[in-house]
Amino acid sequence: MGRCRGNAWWQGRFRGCGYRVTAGREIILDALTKTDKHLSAEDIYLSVKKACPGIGLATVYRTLEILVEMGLVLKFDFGDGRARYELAESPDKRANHHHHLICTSCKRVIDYTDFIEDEVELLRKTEKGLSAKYNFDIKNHVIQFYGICEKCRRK
Amino acid sequence: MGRCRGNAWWQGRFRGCGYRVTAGREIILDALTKTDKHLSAEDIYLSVKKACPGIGLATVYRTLEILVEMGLVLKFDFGDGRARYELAESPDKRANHHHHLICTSCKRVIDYTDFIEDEVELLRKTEKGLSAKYNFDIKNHVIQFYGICEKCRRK
DNA sequence: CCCTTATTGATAATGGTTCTCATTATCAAT
DNA sequence: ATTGATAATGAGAACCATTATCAATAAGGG
Repeated sequence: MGRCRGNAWWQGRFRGCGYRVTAGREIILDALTKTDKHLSAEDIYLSVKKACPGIGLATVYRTLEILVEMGLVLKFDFGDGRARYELAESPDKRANHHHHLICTSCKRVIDYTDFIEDEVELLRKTEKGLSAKYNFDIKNHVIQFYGICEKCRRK
Repeated sequence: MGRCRGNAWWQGRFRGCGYRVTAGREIILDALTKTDKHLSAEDIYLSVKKACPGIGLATVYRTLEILVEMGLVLKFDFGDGRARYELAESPDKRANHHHHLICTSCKRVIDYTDFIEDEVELLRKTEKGLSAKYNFDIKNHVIQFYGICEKCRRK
């Protein structure tokens, strides 16, 4: 995995948190970096298995847990019984801030970035107010709209 | 259950959707009406069992599924492995619109209503825009802030 | 190179949720 | 009030995403 120059920044963060840098962790983070889809743990497992056949599903779960805890990855629930993971914003990958539009009928998810500027502005204010009032250290937020998508509406 | 005069409105909605009104459904909706907590299916099961000992857990799940689908109840995931349910706004119970502040460490949830006016205003606009652009029929939304609560920070 | 210890893979266990099916209850039509 | 079609129920098994276990392995400081 010598080709991963751009990964130095998170390797430092890993070691800074007392975690070791392993091939499995590198390749899992790689898989998340190379997609804009909402992958489940199993999606990631299958994807990673191609380059690293020996990897186990438990390692994927364990790594994801760490990544979420470190704030590198966001974990979502779209209501289909399994968690989904997405790379959070990073030095490598900026301006990907978005929210989700979820069809409760077919579970399809649309990422939208429209109106994000206004939302972000309001959320910043809200976050600040809430942090102060409740003494909460806010790390991130989730906004999701639920409804019925175009296809499902036509039925 | 003759005392439940105020429930006439949802009984009509039930039948309008082709569902039958049963004692179990009444008492489950009752339990949700009488609390402002975030109950899990099992919480509701145990609570309802007191007044209706014969009720089964599966019935609770089935009823909740219907209530969520009808939009009477909202289903949340706070990251502790079980779904939580809350009565949505209703003719009986207005002005309870709120969002959640979730501690990722101890899973404590704080309801907040601060800044709700601004949020609601922005969301209304966003919702409108998204509906038009993606041809989505938006039913509701979720806003959640994740972070570390006061108690957990002190450790 | 060694030693401590975190990490791993395989697999069993867990636990929330859903499914199955025979029985019961609802309610529109009679 | 009675009936009949069928939706709803309770008990428990099944399902399946996620976690825990544990012996073997690998990371990385010394």
